[in-house]
Amino acid sequence: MMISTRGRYALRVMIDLAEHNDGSLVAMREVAERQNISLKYLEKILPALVKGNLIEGVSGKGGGYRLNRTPQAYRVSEILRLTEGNLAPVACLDCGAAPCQRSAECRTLPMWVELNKTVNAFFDGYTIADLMK
Amino acid sequence: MMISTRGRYALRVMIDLAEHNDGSLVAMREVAERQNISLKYLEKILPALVKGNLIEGVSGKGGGYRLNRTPQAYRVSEILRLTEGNLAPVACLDCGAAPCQRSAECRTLPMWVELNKTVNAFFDGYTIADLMK
DNA sequence: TATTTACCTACCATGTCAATCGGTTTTTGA
DNA sequence: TCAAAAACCGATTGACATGGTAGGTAAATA
Repeated sequence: MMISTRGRYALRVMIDLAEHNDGSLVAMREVAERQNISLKYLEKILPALVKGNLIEGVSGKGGGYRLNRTPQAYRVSEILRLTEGNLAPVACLDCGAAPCQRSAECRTLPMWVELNKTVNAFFDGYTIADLMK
Repeated sequence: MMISTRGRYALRVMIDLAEHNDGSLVAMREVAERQNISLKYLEKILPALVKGNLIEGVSGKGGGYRLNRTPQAYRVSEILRLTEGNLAPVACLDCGAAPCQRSAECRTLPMWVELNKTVNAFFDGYTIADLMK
């Protein structure tokens, strides 16, 4: 599996926030209920989005979350990269991991590189606005 | 990660067999040494390729493996599907798994379907012959 | 008949995923 | 001012996949 629930849930939260994007704050409890996702699990996913400056989180009574940009300004690729950590289809391309010894003579590496480009381009082509009804 | 070592090793074995494809049988011990892969681990991967009629396995002294077709006639997609089981990028598309309740109203499903098509088309476009030097 | 090879089954160690539990801090509004 | 609501934080857990090892059996040939 390529995309885990972390990334998929993050996308659904962003879409939900976009569909209730009237400037007010949206409590995560509401989103969790609407999307039928455990609130506690969502709380583990959201900090990545706040840290990445995608959304703003306001603590305290009456608080909640709010988009920082218009829905058109969020690329799916950015959201997935923040929450999934890495979209590389094979370990060979995972920056940070030990580079493969055989890379120089590897017959398949060029194909993986090409696939990586294809997938990233694919997700670059979608914005949150595209995913809204 | 999308493609595990199972699929990547299977591809490397197929390429190795193609590069030593003179009609004779190739012992898996040789391939394991050349590719620097544990023989025992390879033995776990190969039955799927035999069962899928991609290669022929001959037991006994002097035995080994041999391609059933020309390298041009093997699509990468076929090899990966046999060894990885499923190339679906998200659980929602995994045939056999319980279908998602929200699929009718899901905002993201069309994107996953499109991605799945893109990836499959990508791997359809490569053959073993393309990957040989 | 001994050797070589494919073939088969069980096991294990590690890591990730998905989720839960139990809290603490911040802020507001009653 | 104080209690409620919300974001924030960390430890733990069960299930599962991955990558690999170990120890065989069956078949075929030199």
